Amino acid sequence: MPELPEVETVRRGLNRVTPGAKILGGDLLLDRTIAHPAPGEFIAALTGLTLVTWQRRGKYLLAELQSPATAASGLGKAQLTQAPPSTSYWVVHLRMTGQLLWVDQAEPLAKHTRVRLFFPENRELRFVDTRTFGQMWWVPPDRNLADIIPTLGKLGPEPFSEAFSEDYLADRLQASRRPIKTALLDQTLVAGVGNIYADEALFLSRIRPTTRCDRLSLPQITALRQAVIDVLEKSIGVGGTTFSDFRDVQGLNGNYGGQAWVYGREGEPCLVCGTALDRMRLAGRSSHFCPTCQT
DNA sequence: AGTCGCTCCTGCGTGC
DNA sequence: TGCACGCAGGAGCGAC
Repeated sequence: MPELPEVETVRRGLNRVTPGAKILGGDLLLDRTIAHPAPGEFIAALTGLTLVTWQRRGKYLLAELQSPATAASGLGKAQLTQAPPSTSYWVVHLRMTGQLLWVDQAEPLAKHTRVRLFFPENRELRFVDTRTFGQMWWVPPDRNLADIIPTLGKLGPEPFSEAFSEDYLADRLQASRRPIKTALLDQTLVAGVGNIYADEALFLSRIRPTTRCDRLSLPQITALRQAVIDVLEKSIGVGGTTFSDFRDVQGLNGNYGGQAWVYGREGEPCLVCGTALDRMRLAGRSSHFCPTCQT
């Protein structure tokens, strides 16, 4: 399931192949995928625009799009020369099962293909999403990203940024009585952590998922912050995990050589102390932990 | 305002 | 063999 490391891996893959590519057209196969504008307007809105670069914010992918140079067209010339540089954004959230694949247009369509965008030389960016939770937006040049995508505007700091400081984390956690596992999944606390890395980071910092945020000690908060950073960084470094069926833009699986410490290992021995790992339901999701190592 | 449970959806594994 | 069921989980939403 795409969390920050998988999304970052997709971003890097896209930036190797799509910059400078002009969108020639497309095909929308599932209207529900388009959150903005109206599904019927989506393909037309993107057609003719050029992909500049891909950015990431939390689990969101943001493609910067550029209109054709004013000199390139005789149409609406007067208007265009007055307009500010018209950068718009194509924003994609993979949710649970979304995949962006850079393929040849002759590639057979996967069953759950939702959106196709066509590029020169028979190339295609294809959005495949089994469970249809994935969404995409087009944000026109004169609109703010946060207005069109409110959740994007409410995201907490990036885990690798200075804003994700010990002071920030301590302040936020001390004001909350939620279980720490629940808080880690809250994208307004820190952007990009999902269920897998939340469990892994809690194991690495030896904290029980059920621990109330306001009862964490400062050393625990320090350890947790570092564990979040470490586990995400390590996974990015190896191109996303193989904990899931994640695929990069070339359709290849991640090559994470190691294994999860706790995620998906209920009943198996803790790799540190040998105790059988436990699993419980928290905030509607499975939480895996070692009853001995995590207190 | 903080917190929680429900819901969206499809495929897969399990048990009867 | 076939079927029902639980589970996977990101995040929007309504409820308390």
